[in-house]
Amino acid sequence: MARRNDHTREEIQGMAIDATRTLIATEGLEGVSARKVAQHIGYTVGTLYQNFDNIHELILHANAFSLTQLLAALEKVYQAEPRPLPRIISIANTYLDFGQKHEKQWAAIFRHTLPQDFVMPDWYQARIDALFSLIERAVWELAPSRDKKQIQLASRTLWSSVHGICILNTGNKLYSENIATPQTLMQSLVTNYLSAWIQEGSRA
Amino acid sequence: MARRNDHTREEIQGMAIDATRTLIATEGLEGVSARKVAQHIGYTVGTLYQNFDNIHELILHANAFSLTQLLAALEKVYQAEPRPLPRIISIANTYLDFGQKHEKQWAAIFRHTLPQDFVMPDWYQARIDALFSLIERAVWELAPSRDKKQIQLASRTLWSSVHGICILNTGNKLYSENIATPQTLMQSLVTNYLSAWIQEGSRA
DNA sequence: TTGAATGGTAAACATTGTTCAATTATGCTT
DNA sequence: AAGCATAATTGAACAATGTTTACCATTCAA
Repeated sequence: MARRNDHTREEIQGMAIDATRTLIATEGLEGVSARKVAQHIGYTVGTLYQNFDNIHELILHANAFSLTQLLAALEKVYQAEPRPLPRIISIANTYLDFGQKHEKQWAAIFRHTLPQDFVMPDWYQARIDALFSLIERAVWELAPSRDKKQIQLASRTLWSSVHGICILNTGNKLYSENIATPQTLMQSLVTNYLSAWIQEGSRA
Repeated sequence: MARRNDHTREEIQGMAIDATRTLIATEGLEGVSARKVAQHIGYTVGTLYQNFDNIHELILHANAFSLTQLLAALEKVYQAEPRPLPRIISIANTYLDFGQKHEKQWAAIFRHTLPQDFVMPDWYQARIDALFSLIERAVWELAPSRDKKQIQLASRTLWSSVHGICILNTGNKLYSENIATPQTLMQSLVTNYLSAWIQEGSRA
């Protein structure tokens, strides 16, 4: 049995988050339970509940970790590709790849529903914001003359759509006879949407 | 207590599905439990489990009902609007509306995850297929000269994107300062994507 | 060394899905 | 009409979930 001061509060929290991440990666979100996490780190549920208010907080931390990884991957391709349009396409494909390669983690992020009263913590919302802000930057690079409102509208539209393709791709195989790969859909979406959007701008 | 032959098997099943629907509509997916449904229809859990293999089947039936309602609404605007492009826009907006007006039901459909081993029943998959087929028809009307592969690609891309906007709209308020309404995003997506897609076709 | 504060545990509660032996009502047969 | 087989219904039980809390044990300060 673990004894007092074997680990600091912070260490226990870190271990618990790690354990949650492994559980998600191996068994999926449904495989996460307070007792399993506790057992994983050599403590009891009680101890877990002294470090986290509830299980949602724990899952949120694990998901935030995944979001950080995703964000890092996106930032990387942002840096690697200077040309505005190919850059956006790369980012979209990386987003898609991440969902495919880390299917369980992806599902955990977007299928996890928190209870009514639960308020999403700032540090979590911050990752989501960072994500959208990255896209906004990339779209701005593509059309720096457009005003902020238009950039925001286009990036939110585009990213909701990209996200939609990723969602329908993972889990439910909506592409029954794999006539078209999700990459093809992604290509079609980004190039078509953006080319028309740019034309719309040059017309004004 | 309910006695034998008060209701036929079919009646009990119908009542149970109705009860599930009400529970979803009022308390959301998380508000559904076998015992609650049973109590609602004046029977016991045991009886429920003689009419349904498990709770997922029950939820699936309730969701199928919602999908049928959605499909009916979409078919209606399909009939009402003969012009191909406005028709697609109408359908997309109706899709969005449905998600907004029946938020709980919508969430129940798209957030409900069934266990690994569970195979999606045919009668359920059929509704999804009907949905995609409706869009394919509408896209075909817009560009009847394009070949089947291209129609399929475009409709799946478009509808995944439409779906993405709906998803990010419900629940998590990703449009923090409501700078743009989801309707605006929808408009931007459909018109831009389709106008470029049509141009791409006329070039070939 | 003693006592207060805190780390940790184990047991308990309520609520889930699910199963099943026992009971009870029904309809058929004699 | 009586009895019996069949099928419907119950209610209790199981395991697993999240969450709380009374209690025990360890550490550190006085």
